[in-house]
Amino acid sequence: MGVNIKDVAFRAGVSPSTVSRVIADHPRISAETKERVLTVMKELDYHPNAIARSLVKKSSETLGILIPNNIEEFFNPFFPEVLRGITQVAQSEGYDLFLSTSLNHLNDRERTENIIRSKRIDGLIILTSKENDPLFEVLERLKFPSVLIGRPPVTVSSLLWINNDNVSASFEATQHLIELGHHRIGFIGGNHDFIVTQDRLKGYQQALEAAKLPFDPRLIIASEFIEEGGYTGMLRLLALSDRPSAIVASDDVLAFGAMRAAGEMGYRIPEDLAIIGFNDIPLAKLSNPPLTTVSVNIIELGQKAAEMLIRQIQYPEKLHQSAIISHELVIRRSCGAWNPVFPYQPTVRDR
Amino acid sequence: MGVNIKDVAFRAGVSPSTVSRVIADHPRISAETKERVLTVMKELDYHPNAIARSLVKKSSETLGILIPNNIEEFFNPFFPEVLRGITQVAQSEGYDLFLSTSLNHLNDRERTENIIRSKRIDGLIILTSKENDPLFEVLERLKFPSVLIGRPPVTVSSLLWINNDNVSASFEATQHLIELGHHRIGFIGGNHDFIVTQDRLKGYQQALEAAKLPFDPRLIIASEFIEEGGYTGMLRLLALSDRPSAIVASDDVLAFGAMRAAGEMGYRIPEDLAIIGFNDIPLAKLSNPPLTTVSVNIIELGQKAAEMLIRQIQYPEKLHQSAIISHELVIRRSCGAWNPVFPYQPTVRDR
DNA sequence: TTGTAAGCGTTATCAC
DNA sequence: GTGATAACGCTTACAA
Repeated sequence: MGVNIKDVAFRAGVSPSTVSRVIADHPRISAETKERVLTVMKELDYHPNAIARSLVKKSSETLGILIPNNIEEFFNPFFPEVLRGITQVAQSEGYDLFLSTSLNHLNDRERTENIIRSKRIDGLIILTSKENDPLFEVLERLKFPSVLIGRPPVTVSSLLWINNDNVSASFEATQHLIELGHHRIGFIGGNHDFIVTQDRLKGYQQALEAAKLPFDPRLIIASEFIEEGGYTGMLRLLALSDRPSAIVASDDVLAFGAMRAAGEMGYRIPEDLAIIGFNDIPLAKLSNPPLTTVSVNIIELGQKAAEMLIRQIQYPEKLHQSAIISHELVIRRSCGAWNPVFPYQPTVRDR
Repeated sequence: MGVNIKDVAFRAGVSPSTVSRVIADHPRISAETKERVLTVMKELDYHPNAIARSLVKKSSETLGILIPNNIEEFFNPFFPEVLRGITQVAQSEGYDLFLSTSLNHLNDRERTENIIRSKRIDGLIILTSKENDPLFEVLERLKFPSVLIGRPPVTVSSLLWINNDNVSASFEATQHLIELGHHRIGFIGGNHDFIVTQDRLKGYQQALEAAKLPFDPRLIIASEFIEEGGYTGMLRLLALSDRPSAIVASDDVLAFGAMRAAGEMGYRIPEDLAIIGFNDIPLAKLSNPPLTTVSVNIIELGQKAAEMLIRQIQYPEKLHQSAIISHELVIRRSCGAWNPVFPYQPTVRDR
């Protein structure tokens, strides 16, 4: 146990630097020494200490992900999917992943600063974008390689991001409902601090405007990004004397909550109530009825984020481009637009 | 940028050791020096270098998870759920998570040895148990803190594990189908190298025996642990001249594949074909029809694994107990036992 | 092509 | 209580 580079060097009759060079596959090293050192490494069952290496190289070949303090937020099915995309790229590019879960006694700003300065990671992927998040100040100040999944607040300029065009996406979703004949449409969104909520609400409003439909603030619900939030939000909307006939939910999980509430209150979907979601998580196609939703291509979001981060780590001096991932309306059954002869031509028709 | 412990020491007019003691909250340190050092740390915006600390302390407060080489295996919904349990406990106990994805050019044995010897993690959680997996030899030899989720092969004695009683679980699942009147029951399992497949197959066989039903090897399908495997497996079973009337699928994802195949071939579930799954992933309650399955309490599995691992890291000399997590039959609609007056009394009745 | 030696940023041991 | 000093295991000038 605990065989180190010196042991190998000694046994092979060379210096530690030579062993180091063999490990690094240094070009100027004689074939025979290389051979000999490799043999000894096998013999002694030597494995390099990555920590020691990181200390001197100041890099760890590891991408960091900050698990939000509110941990359940991380288990919206959106995140496992993003993680999947990140993992695929990380694996193929030779990077490991570090999930920072500890330090949860600190706030997000401090946690970010800590994880960055701890030197355990070479870059950071930020999973959510909140208005006035002090975390952005840290990232801009430290100039640490990072990619935000989502849109940064307008005050933040220098941060690389990968996002969807959520305003358009929500515009299209709302328009879909309008074209199906709805003119009283509710909006169930996450916390308004989330940029994604703001953008999707904006698209909703723009679609109403474009159709010259009135905007009624009583139809707007801001809840938490969990199924329960969609549930109670839906209850409130159904309790209105003039209830909406259709719902834009800014997240599939909220949509499921809304569907559950509607079901329990005796409404049929889509006959009595149309519901459209966002993200197209794997569950969406399997729910009953299958959920019409806007796919944001989650896995691609994760893949691209990892790619951009790795490029940034490898070529820090280059100018890197933020990017928009496309979205598509996925028409299933929860809005009643599944009639094959229905005139509206969906982007994607599924199941 | 890059302020280190020496900078702090200098500015505070003390030695690096003193600063180190302040960081470690060492008892024998005067209140005033402590105060002064803390102030300077804030002033200089000092954050400790975790890598350097790990190097000397030989520990990293990090739990490792080896992402399987076959990465899609990791995205069976079982794993995100396990990860969720692990994350919860890791967070509350102050451990971070390291997902080893790189090194995928190596085999699992080498990857395991590498990650352990790299010193980046204090303990390892193994997500799957395969017969004759050379990984176990490594773990036993290195005596590295680790917990296996699943049952180790009988040849492996010294490894801590957390598991379900899969034989009983499968016995009960099969028995449920038998009690519903089925006597020709197919089994769609994962690769037979997986211990979990072996155990669940065994429970299935025992239930047939107990009911004096014949065992027909043509009714046994071994596929990959992916939806597609369940799909093709089901097609093969349906093509039999004497097709089964019910299916035990050793994984919910396989069950979904089977359901899809059955649906496409024109069979109704549960009227024409009963299907029972395993794990109770979140999707199971939402499928159409909702899937009857055996809950293995995935999150608890992950939580307990993390707890056991952390205990083992903290008290390596103690004797640690492996454990069994309970399971429950969750009766939904895919087996036709949803009639409230049906005599069979399910463990859990859901939706 | 190989070796020597300094240093990465900490903590631990042992003085005082 | 506090400070030197020596590790920890590796990489990398610089020398040879």
